[in-house]
This record gives sequence, structure tokens and C-alpha cells, in this order.
Amino acid sequence: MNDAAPLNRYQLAELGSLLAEPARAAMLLVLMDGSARPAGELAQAAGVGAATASAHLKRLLDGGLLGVHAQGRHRYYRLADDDVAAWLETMALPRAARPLRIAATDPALCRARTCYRHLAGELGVALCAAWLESGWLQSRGDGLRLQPLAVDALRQAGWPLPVTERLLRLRGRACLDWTERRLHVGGPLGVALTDAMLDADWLRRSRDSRALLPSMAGLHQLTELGVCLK
Amino acid sequence: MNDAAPLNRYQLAELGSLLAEPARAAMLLVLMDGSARPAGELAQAAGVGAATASAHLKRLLDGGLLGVHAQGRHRYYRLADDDVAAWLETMALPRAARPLRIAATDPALCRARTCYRHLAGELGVALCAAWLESGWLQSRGDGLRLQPLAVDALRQAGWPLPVTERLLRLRGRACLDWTERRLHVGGPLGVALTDAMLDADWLRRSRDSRALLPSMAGLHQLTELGVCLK
DNA sequence: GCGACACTTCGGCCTGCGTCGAAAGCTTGC
DNA sequence: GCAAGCTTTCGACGCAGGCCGAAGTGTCGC
Repeated sequence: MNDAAPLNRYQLAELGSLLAEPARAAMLLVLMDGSARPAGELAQAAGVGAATASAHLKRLLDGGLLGVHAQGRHRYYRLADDDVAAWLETMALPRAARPLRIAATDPALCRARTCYRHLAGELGVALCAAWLESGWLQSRGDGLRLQPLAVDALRQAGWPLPVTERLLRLRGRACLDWTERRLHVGGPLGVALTDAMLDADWLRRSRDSRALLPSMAGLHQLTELGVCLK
Repeated sequence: MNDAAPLNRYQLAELGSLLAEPARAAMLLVLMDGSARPAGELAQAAGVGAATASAHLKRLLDGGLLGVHAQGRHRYYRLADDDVAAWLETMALPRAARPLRIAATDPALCRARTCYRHLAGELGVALCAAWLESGWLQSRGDGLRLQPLAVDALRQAGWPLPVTERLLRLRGRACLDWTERRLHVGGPLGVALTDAMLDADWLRRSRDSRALLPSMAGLHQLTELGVCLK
């Protein structure tokens, strides 16, 4: 999309009409974290029936706002590209919460659509560096993958089995953190890791901001797991 | 608008529905250049009657996309703020044609609404870095100032006297280039510098986009002036 | 102040599209 | 293969909202 010519009024209106339905808006909001989700889940999130959801997803797909990836009897939908994510964030997120987005100069470097939910900052960078170093995190053709060895360690550290199993399946993205200028883990894997750390109380949300601070226990555990924090 | 909380599905849908009508989209497209226009003109641009246009403008106004300024029997409408402009540009303009828009994280750093006219990109950054380093460009309380030494050098490089004298008087802004993430020269000084380089044929506009490319002569001269380009 | 002009509000018509249930693809697992 | 599960397509219904002409409000020029 958005190849060469500026959009005309009809194309722009078409784009707006895609957003104009609460059901579709809900789907897009859910997908703003960069995740890919099956149609059924999106139907539930939007609060509509499967038939209606399917129609909406088709429109979003045809309109270039979503991409789809069929896997078995599921079809996973996600935001089409960074432009779409940036577009949604521009208006949907308050300025303070808007992720810093790497410009298109090196799209391969950072395809992460958002840093909103996943672990960034000093901790995220340290974690990414340590685990890439140790091989717990490996870069493959389709993105970053957490290796079984790492997942085992996390489970022994007390994380629930369903969580750790999910981590094995999720794909991460190498995401450049502006403040640190170094890579950290983004994408669904990054989100899941962050969520799990919050659940395990390794990480706590600070009261007023969206900063995530490691707890004493988390700090200890992370050090055990090879993550070096100053 | 967009003060604190992320938009919910209904607010996002409302936003989309504002865009969803060709007539409203046409109005917004016309206003994307930053101009303020009376209702009648926008009605004509949208190709609808005055009554219809008025209704559309009211919706856009209530929705926070437009601002209005009454003057005599005219009411001048314009885009509400930079977020709205950025939002429209994200999808309506191809990447290459998108003005560089400064992130809001540090409004004091760069108040320039657009970097459209002044030198940005790799060259702008290199120039700014080199001249700050050499002291040709100095940061004072009221902004960036080109020093006499630099102006002398430019004049010796063939720039006309009126141009170089003007450069001495103009104030620049430190402007964060989104793609390079480093400082470059903005503000009136930045614009004047760019214009002068275009006049001197150090820079040329590329045919289809807004990109500015250094000519062979310009490249040579800039190197002489301490600007290191890879 | 009176007409001309710019714009908004009001009322009625009509199309577009979101909604759902039912049924028809496809894929998986036994 | 056959049944179960996820997703899409089809057909029918109902409402939101865009459109215009006409009338109302406010401003300018003489």
C-alpha cells in the first residue's frame, strides 16, 4: 500500500470507513500490540458473531490494513505494516505513550510495530544482549525465538507451565530501543515475556508512568539467568 | 484532544467515521497543506452544497480534527494540530513525500512544525555535526548562530554577499532529524542555508520527491568546508 | 437600517452497510 | 473416511447518516 501517489478523497474515505466501525476498531486496537490473532479471538474481542467478524476482517484485509497468515484451521490476522501501526497510534495513543518508531531507513533492523507493551529500556536491552550471547535467544529466518534451554530455566524459576510453553511458540522481533540504542526483544514474544515477568512479580508497573521496574526478587532471578544489570 | 487515556473502540470508530466520507476526506486533504479556508471554499472543494458542507465541518470540528477562526462573515477552518496532520500524512502520503515531523517528546528541542524546507537527512546531520565541532556553528541562548568564520568560508566558496550576510543574522533551531536521530539545523537559518545551497547548485531537488541531493560540485565544496560525507 | 452575502439549522428522502442465522468450505484427529 | 472445529459465504432485516432545498442567524457595505 501507499506506493507512490498520494491518496485521493475516495481512497482516504475508504480508509476511514475501515476504522469507522466499533467492531473493526476494537480488532485493530487488539492487534496494536503487534500480535497475530485468529479470527475467532478477534470476533470475541469485537463482541460480534463469527460471520460478522469474518466480513470485517475481509474488509480490513482488502483495505490493506491487515495481513493474514493461515495455519491449520486458524487464520491469524495482524496489522499489515508499520505505517498502519503508526497511523493508529498517532490518534489512539496519548503522546506520552506513543512508542518511538524507527524510521524506514533500516526496516530489517526493526520491524517491531510497537514498543508499547514489551520490555524495553535498560532491562530489555540487557536481557536481549545476555540471552543472545548465551544462545538462549536465537535469531532465525522468521524472527527471534526463545530456546528450550531458556524456557526450562524460566520454568524452574517458577513460571507456570502454560506461560513457558507459550513462550516457545511465540516469535520475537529485534527492536531498536532509542534510549539505549541497542536491541531488545519485541513482537509477541517480547509482549509475552513482559507479561510473564509482571505476573511473576519480577517486574512492577510504576504508579504514574508506564515504566516497568524490576522487583528485588526479579533482580535476583534475572541475575541468575545471566542478565547483567548495573 | 488525546490528553491522557488511549482511545477506546468507540472513540477510534468515531475518528474513522469522520474520515469515512469522501466530502470530508476532500476537505481534510485540501487543508493538509496547513492553510485555513472558509466554509464556502471547502464546500466547493468537496463538491457538495453549502448546507452539506456545513454539517461536515461541524462534525470535523466537534471531533477535534479541525479548528475554526471566525473573521467577519467568513469562518476559516484549519487542521486542529500536528497530530491530525501527521495522522493524515501517515496514510495519505507515500513515505518519500512525507514531511519529517518532530516527535513530541521534547517540544522545546524543535518547535518547527515541519522540516520540509530545511536541510535534513544525512547531509544535514553531517553538516550540523561538523560545524558544531569546528565552532562554525554555535549554540547560544536564542538558538543556533552561524559564526563569521563560517560565513567567510562560504563567501569564498562563491556564495553571493547578500546571502552570506543574511546567514549571519538568521537564527537556527536545533532540530532532531527523525530518520537520522541526530541534530541538524532548522529554523530560518536552516531554510536560508538550504536555499543558498540550491541557488549555488550544491544541492538539487530530485525530480519526483522532496529529496535534496548534493551535486558533485556541492559534495566537493562541502568536504572542503569540513562536512564529512560517506 | 436595508439588501447582499456567508454560513448554519431544519425537515424529509434514500442509500449503504452492519447484524445475524443458516449453510457451505477446509483442516485436523481418530 | 467421518466427525468436529474454525472460518467464510449467503440472504434478509433494520438503522444510521449523507444529501438537498428552504428558512434562520449574523456580518458587511451603502
